[in-house]
Amino acid sequence: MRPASVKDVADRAGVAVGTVSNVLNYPERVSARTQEKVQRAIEELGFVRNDAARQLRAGRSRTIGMVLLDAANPFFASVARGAEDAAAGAGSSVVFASSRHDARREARYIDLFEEQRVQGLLVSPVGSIAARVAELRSHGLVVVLLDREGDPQLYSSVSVDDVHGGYLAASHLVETGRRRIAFVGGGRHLQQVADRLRGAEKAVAEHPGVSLEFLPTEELNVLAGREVGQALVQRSRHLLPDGVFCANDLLATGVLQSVLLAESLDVPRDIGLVGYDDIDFAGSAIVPLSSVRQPAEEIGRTAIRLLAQELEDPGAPHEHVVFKPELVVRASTGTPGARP
Amino acid sequence: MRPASVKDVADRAGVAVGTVSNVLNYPERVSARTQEKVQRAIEELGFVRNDAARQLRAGRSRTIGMVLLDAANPFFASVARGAEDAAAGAGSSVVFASSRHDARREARYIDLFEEQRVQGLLVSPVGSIAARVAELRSHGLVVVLLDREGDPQLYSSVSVDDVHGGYLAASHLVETGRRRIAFVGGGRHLQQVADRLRGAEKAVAEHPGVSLEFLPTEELNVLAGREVGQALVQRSRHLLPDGVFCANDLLATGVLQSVLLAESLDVPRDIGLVGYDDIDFAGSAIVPLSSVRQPAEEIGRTAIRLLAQELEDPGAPHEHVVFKPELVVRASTGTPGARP
DNA sequence: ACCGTCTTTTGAATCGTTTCATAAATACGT
DNA sequence: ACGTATTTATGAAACGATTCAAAAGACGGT
Repeated sequence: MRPASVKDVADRAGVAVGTVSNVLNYPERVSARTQEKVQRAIEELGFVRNDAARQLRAGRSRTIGMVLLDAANPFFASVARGAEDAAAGAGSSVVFASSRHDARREARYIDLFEEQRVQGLLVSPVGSIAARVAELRSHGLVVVLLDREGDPQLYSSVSVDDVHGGYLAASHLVETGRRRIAFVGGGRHLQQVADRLRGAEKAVAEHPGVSLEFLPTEELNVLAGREVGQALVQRSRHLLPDGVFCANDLLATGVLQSVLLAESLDVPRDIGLVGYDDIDFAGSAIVPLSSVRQPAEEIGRTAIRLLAQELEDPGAPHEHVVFKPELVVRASTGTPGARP
Repeated sequence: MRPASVKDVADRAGVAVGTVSNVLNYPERVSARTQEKVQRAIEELGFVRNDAARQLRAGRSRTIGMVLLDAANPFFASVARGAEDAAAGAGSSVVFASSRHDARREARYIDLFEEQRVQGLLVSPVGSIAARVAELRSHGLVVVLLDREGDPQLYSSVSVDDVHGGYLAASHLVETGRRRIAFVGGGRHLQQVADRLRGAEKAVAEHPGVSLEFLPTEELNVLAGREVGQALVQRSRHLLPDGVFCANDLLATGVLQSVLLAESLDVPRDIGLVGYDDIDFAGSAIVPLSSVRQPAEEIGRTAIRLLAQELEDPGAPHEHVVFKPELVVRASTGTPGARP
């Protein structure tokens, strides 16, 4: 049975379709008596507005689309929560999709959201999507990039200084006496990874005698970290890094698990470990993780704010908000100078 | 500038609108020459289909809506991932929204999805939404409930035997010598909480001399666990529980943090701790957490399968899949008999 | 009863896509 | 060259909500 339409409601209430629409959208224009009749008809028929029809007429939807890198990473869950709260305050809804670091999945969801004519799009992009964003913009869609700074001509963005974050992490490892640093993270094509690595390289360059090694992974989750960790612990002692910096806390958690499983090795004694994001679990890891904190919820809230600004005044110049990350020191790196 | 429509494409390509539509939907019906003309026009104009119009015509969208209890809980992220994979295999997209254990937010998102005429709805409900589901069903919307068994007349569901899970957890605590058990979890109005508690009660009842105490929390996250933990450690020793079972791993993680911060207390020596869900972080907690494992991704996949089944054959009887949870023993409960 | 003002209601037109009956074009057999 | 079969292309109608100019109704004043 086809769902009821305004026409059905109008017939049953004995009024015109325009009146039903007015009851729904401008009740103050309709007499109390008529409103009541219409309301009753709506309830009797179980009428639910058809959003597709509304949207078609309005030319635009009331939802905001958000494409996240990885919904399974609590960091992004926090960003999403911040965005959701801010949007709810402004009367919009946010729907999410997770690209899982896969450019094709990302493209699919961006297409989907564009076809849905969402109000705007928040994207934490997998690779370079400058071209795609330019296209979206030329179609009139407002896009805010998350966790990625870029062409100020094209879009607004909210990001965190990843180079600085990488620098903080690696510097800290060096300062706690580490000399052979390893950076664990997905490929260099991921900008977050590339930037954090760049920051680490910079820190290492400032200290002669300190080496930096890059250990790429397929994915950026706990399992991938565990695999890297297993490979590490099988190395002969003189090839083993004494400091490991992971591109996120999931990887760090996995590395930690593997290293501790190797009975002869200890964190922070033999390996100092730093993660990234400072998710809730970092502080309660088997050895509490030092980590680089990003203001996740604030990133989400800010992104919605920038989006709202651009929707209101499409001509306004794009804004780029860059947050500073912050190093949180915990047991996984020991205390400076505490090593022999 | 208004986005290009099929009409615009048709004009530019010098064909009829129906032909453009055919190029998009039934290319085999269109000659190669015409296809080429149309494709060129599409590219030149940057034409993107308007999903609202398609949907309006089709009467139904191509996406599946999913309302989760808490996107920040890695367990639900895994369920979502399973669902997404299964749906992608069937050519549908899944969009998510997080109710965060708030019935009003849940209602808002369900309304939104209903107005969007989604293909179907997956919901892990906050409270009892039997009435709302009945209404949705009567409007012809297919609903599958997650993590909740219920009226077999109304809907299909995928759940895990939470009573059994609670029983497993509490039994294990008792078997490792605990006598004063505390159950930590949000209010009894949350069915998962109520069921797990019921299972625990059953286990305790089988062992005379063992007591069970219920410690409700506002939320079900790490912070809430930390707060309960802080309250616990301030108790005088004879009122302190020696076994704590948490309704999920987030709570358990928080409790663990607080207990370990109290220098005089140790897990598992003074308190045995069991969580629920066995998220990736449970195994790498400061003291690896014993936990009750649920097959998260499989729950998501199964839900999509049931949904697809019902869409295909609306008359088919509703199916209720119930998975069995599984206890994973780790250090946080020590080994049986290892205590004085 | 009539006029002017203000409130309420009406319903055709519109948004962009798909469908489908019909028309046009093309190919094929004799 | 002609008729028939087959392949392509056409364009009006439909989906359901909103808009808005115009009509209808209500009311007070004379």
